Amino acid sequence: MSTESRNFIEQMIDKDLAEGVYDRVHTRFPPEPNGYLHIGHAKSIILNYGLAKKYNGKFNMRFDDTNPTKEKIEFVESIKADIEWLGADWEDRLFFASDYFDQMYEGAVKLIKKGKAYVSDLSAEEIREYRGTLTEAGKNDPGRERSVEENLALFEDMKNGKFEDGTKVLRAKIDMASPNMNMRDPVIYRVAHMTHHNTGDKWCIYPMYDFAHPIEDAIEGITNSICTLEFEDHRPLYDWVLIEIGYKDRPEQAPKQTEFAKMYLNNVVTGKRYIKKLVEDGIVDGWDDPRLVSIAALRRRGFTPESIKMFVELSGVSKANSCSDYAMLEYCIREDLKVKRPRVMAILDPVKLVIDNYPENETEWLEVPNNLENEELGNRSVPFTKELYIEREDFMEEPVRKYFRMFPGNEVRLMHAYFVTCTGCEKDENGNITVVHCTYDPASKGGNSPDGRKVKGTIHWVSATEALKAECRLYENLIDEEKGVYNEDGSLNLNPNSIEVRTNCFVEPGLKTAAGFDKFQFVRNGFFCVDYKDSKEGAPVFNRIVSLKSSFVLPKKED
RNA sequence: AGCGCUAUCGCCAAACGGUAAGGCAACGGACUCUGACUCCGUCAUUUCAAGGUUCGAAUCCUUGUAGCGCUGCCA
Repeated sequence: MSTESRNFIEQMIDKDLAEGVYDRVHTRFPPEPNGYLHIGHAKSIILNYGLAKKYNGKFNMRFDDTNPTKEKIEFVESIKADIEWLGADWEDRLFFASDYFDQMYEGAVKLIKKGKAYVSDLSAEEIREYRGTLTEAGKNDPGRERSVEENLALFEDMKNGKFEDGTKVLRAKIDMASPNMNMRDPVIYRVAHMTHHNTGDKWCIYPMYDFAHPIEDAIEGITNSICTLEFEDHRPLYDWVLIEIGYKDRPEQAPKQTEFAKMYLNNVVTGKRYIKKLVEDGIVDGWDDPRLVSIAALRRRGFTPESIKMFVELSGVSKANSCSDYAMLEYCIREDLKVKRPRVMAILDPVKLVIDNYPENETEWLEVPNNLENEELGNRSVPFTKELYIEREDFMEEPVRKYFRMFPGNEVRLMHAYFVTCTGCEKDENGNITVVHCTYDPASKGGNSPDGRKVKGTIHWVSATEALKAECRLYENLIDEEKGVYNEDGSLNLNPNSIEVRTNCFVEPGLKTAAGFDKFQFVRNGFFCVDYKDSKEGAPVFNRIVSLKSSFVLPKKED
């Protein structure tokens, strides 16, 4: 990655800093606690946190909890855990928008006193009608002409619970004819008699996002309020609120809103409503199903925080709507794990290999290196026996050109074990290969022959008598990027082969106990991963499972 | 339709008026205790289109075209 090139936000900050627009960088990540975090949030977190680090500034964590009808305290903890796992450190700056309700209320009063806000009696439907359309101007709310005194009294009555939900709102007085719908006297406070997870029953009026967010940023001293593209049209309102309340004088001052394009992935369901429906319809296990891209799903699948960070950085930041390839995400996890984690053996499509000249009933525990590229990872013991399992694709009775794995007469290396020479195979009545036979060279123990003899192929294996039998789930991506998740008539339009269960897979027995692993999975292009939930290190890996899109292996219950 | 944003290789993405970076993917070849990894090589005479300005344009202007967003008392 080119280190010189800076994204448009960094360029803007460089310029602002040089011109003295602000003299420090302070960012924030402000999720609403109404769901689980996904790869898109990771982009925002990494962007915001990364900017703070890069400019030696600060990064705040803030829950944007201004709408108690949608938020749940449960999500607060899961979101915090995901962000910590990703490695973004908010230090002691964990905030809640609801902590600022008093200041927001004062801000609203100030607006009323300036004649810049008024109480409306219109119903939600009427407000919609009065707003006009994209091409026609709206018309003024009758409440628009109320006196400051009357508005003040009414707003206080709103606060004191004298009105039912939906009967009164506070609107900013801007311009009902603005071509920007957001400026057509936006509602800034609504009545909602509801218990808030943080403030309890203290309030029965709650500020709207467009009013609350700029105030939150200003209170916390945020310099750069970074959000996604759909808020572009809200920026004039963001600045209006800050200027009218007196937090700044001109739009170009901090806090300053900047928008970037969301993260999308080709062939992956990213829409929250779709995921919700997929979970409800039982198509996926839940919000952490490995075919999804929630932070929890990625973690379960063996992705590391570093790999996600690498992916976000490789993907870049711009204002152009785009869709990254899943292949890039996979590249990042392979890149991160390949020298960092042990490489272990597993057989997903087994065929028995019998070493005819190896003693019966003997088990040799071979010391094998965990990772040839990383000595610090040490060794592990793997049982070697007369009967093994090898991958079905590693044997061909009649080899094609340039095939250099097992075929009659050919010598190959059983990885980290012995040289073996294939002597033939057995087949059932249908012609399917059931057993492959070979002889081994006792002098080649460890995987090298003392006479310097070379072999062209090396294959992985697992003891047929000692291995742990596992169930393997192979996952494909869920959707066809052209067709979408659901058809127009509401019927599902997913890849029907998105999951394949294999019950006849084998893994090294040591994996069962090592580090408490209890689930095994494979990541495309080569890497075998083990899910141990909250790991930041990532899982052991296995290469040369090239043909698998991705998979997930669970040991049989009986084992 | 009104406003706003965007358009550079299959996918991301640099380039900020000086003659199209880089990554992923793909494809050749070398190497290899996994055909992986690594390494070496190939991969946009052209930047949505058409005009214009300029010695010089992906960059500036004009006019189109396409995509995305906006008419919640959601964020």
